[in-house]
Amino acid sequence: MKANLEDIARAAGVSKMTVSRVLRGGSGFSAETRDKVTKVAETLGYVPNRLAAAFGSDQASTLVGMCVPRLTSGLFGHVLDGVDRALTRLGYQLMIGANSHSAAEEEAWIRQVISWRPAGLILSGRTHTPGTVDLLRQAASPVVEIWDLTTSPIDMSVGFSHFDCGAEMGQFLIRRGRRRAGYVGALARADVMGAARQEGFETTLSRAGHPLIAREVLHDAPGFYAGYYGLETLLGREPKLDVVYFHNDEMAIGGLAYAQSRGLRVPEDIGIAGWGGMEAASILPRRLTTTVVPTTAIGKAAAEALVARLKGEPGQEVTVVPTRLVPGETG
Amino acid sequence: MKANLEDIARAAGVSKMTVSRVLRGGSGFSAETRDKVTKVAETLGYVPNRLAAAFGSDQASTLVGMCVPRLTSGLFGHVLDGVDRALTRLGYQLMIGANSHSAAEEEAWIRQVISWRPAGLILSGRTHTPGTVDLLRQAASPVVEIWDLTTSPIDMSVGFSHFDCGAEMGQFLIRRGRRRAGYVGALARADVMGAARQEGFETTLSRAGHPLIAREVLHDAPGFYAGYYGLETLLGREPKLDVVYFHNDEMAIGGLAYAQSRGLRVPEDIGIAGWGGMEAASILPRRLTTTVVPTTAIGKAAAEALVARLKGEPGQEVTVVPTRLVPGETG
DNA sequence: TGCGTCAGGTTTACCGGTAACGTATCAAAA
DNA sequence: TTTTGATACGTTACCGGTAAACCTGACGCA
Repeated sequence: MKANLEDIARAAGVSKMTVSRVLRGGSGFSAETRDKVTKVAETLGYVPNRLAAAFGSDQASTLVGMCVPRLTSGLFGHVLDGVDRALTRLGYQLMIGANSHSAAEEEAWIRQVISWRPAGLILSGRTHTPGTVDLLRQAASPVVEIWDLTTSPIDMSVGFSHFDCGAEMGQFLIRRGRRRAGYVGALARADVMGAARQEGFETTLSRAGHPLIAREVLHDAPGFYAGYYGLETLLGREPKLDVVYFHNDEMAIGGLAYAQSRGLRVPEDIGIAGWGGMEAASILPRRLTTTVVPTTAIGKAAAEALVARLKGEPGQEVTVVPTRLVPGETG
Repeated sequence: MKANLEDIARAAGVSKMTVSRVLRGGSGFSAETRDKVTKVAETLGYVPNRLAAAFGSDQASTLVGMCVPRLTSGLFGHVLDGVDRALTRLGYQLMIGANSHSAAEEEAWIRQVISWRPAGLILSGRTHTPGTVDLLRQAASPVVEIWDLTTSPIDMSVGFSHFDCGAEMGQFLIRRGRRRAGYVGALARADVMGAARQEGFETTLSRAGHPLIAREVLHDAPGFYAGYYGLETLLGREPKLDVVYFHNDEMAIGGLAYAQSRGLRVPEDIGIAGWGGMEAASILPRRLTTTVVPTTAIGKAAAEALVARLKGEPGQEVTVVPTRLVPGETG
C-alpha cells in the first residue's frame, strides 16, 4: 500500500491538505485542482487510510460495532442484514461479535470494540453489566439497544415489547376458544426475552380467567428438538391441554412434529403457536400461528437512528417497530 | 475516553514507552514497575487504543475482514459463528460485509475494509473481479478464500468441492436404484457453487448411464417457495421422475411439501434429496437425504489458518474440510 | 582499575491523516 | 484608490501509539 496523500500532493503539485479536501469531497479548491488531484490519485491507485483518518480526528470514524446473542440465529441474521445494508449505504463499516446471551461476554466484547474507538454501537437486549454501562458512559459514543424496548435506554432504543407479544397471543388464543393452555420454553444460558413473552402470555390468560395449566422450560437451545421433547414432557404431565405456546417457531415446529407423531390432530385436538415468523413456518402443510417479527426493519431502523445521531440530526430516543400476529392454521 | 499512555506514564513516574511495553505484556521492565503501571492503568480506567496501535505499526492490527454472500443464510451464519469464536479466542476483531453473490459488490466492500488496513481477510467463493485481485495483491495482507476449494487460491483456501458433493449424491441415488432423476436449482444473481454441484450431479448420472431427465433453475432466492414451485414446474414437464435433487435443503423441504400436497409418497413415488444439512431437515417426519456441510469447522479452520500465517507459522495453503452424505429417509 | 555486558529503562522519530490557522490572490465595494 | 471579503490554498501542530536507537548504573571478570 504505497501511495499516500503526500505522494499525490507531490505528483499533483499541491499540498497534502488540498488533496485531503478534494478526496473527501469538501470545498476550498478550484475545479481544475479537483480534476488534477482525482486523476493523480487514480493513476497512483490511492487507497484511503481510515485508520489514519479516525486516529487523527475522533469525528472521522465510520466504524460501527454490533453485538448479537448468536450469529446462528435466523432472526438475528435478518437483523444483521438490515443493519449491514443500511450502514453500507451510508458509508459505515460493521464490526460484529456474539455474546451467547451473556452480559459478561458482552462486556468483554465491548471492551475490545471500544479500543477501536467506533463511531457508535448497536447492542442486543437491555441487560448489561455495570462495567459495560461504565465503559459506554466513558466512551460517550452513541449506543442503540435493539430487540427489546427499554424503559430507560442507555442512549437510544429500537424494538418492540416481548411482554406484549405474549399478551397478544394469549388474547388471540382465548378468542379462538382455547381454555387449557400450556407453554414450552427454553433458555440456553438466559434468554430474558422469551421469559418476558411467557410472562405476558400467562398474565393475560389469568386475567381472562383461564390461567396457564402447565409449563415446561428446558435448559437447552431453543431448537426443533427442544420443542419436540418439550411437548412430549408437557403432555405427559397434562394430557388435556388444548393449546401450547412455544418459545419460538423452531420449537413450535418441533412440537408440531411431535403432535403428528402421536396422531394428534392440529388444530382440532391441540393448537400450536410459535413466535418469530421464520420462513419455514409459512410453508408447512398447515401454516403456523405465530408472531412475525420485523427483523430487517429493526436492523435498518437501528442503523439509521445511529447515523442520524452521528450527523447531529435529532433522532428519536425510542423507536417502536411493531410485530404482527399471523393467525395461521395451527392455533 | 481520557486516559492515554502518557497520562499513565506521568502518574506512574515512568516513560510512555515503558507503559506500552508493560501493558502489551512484553519484557524489559522490573516486576515493581510492572505492578505500579498496571495498578495506575486500572485506577485511571485506561482503555487501549487499537486505532493508534494499528496506525503506528502495520504489524499491530488485530482486525480481520470477512465477506459472505448473504447474512441471512443459515449455513453462512454457522460459518460466521465458527470464525467469530476462533478470532475472539485469538484476540482478533471481525469486520463483516455481504456481497449478495456479486463480485462487484465484493470489490466495493473490500475497498472499504482495506482502508482500515486489516491484518487479514476471509472471502467466500473464488470468483473475484480483476480489481479485487489487484487490490489484494497491493495490500499484501493474507487472504483466505472459503467455501469452495480453489485450484489456485489467491493466498489460502479452506473448503470442499461442490462438484464432488453433486457427484457423490448422484452415485448414491443410482445405488439406491433411482433411474429418472431431476434437478431443481435457483440462482439469486449467480450462485456459482450450486451450479458446480449440479454439474457434478449431472456428470455422474451420465457416466452411470442414466442421465438427468429434467432440470429447472429458477431465477429466484433459493428458499422454500422456490423448491415448492420448482418441483411443481418440473413435474408438470416430466411427471415420471423417480428422484429430484435440490439446490439446498430449504428448497428440498419446499419440494417435499409440494409432493405431499400432491399426494405423492416419499420416497416410494418420488425421492427427494437436498444439500447443506440444515437443522430442520433432521426432524422432518421423514429425515431428509442430504449432504451435511461442516460450516462451523470451515469458519474455525479459516480463522486459524489466517492467524497462523499472521504469526509467521507455516500454514497449509489448501485445507480440505470434508462433507458428509447423510442417507435419510427421503432419497 | 578498566572494560564489556546486560537488565531496565528513556528519548526520539516517525506513522498518515485532520483541524486550525495563516496567507496570497483577486474581484467587488466603498 | 483603498478597503474588504471570499476563495483557494499552504503550513504546522497534533492524535496515541510503536520501533529503534540510545542511555545508565550495577555487576562480573581479566
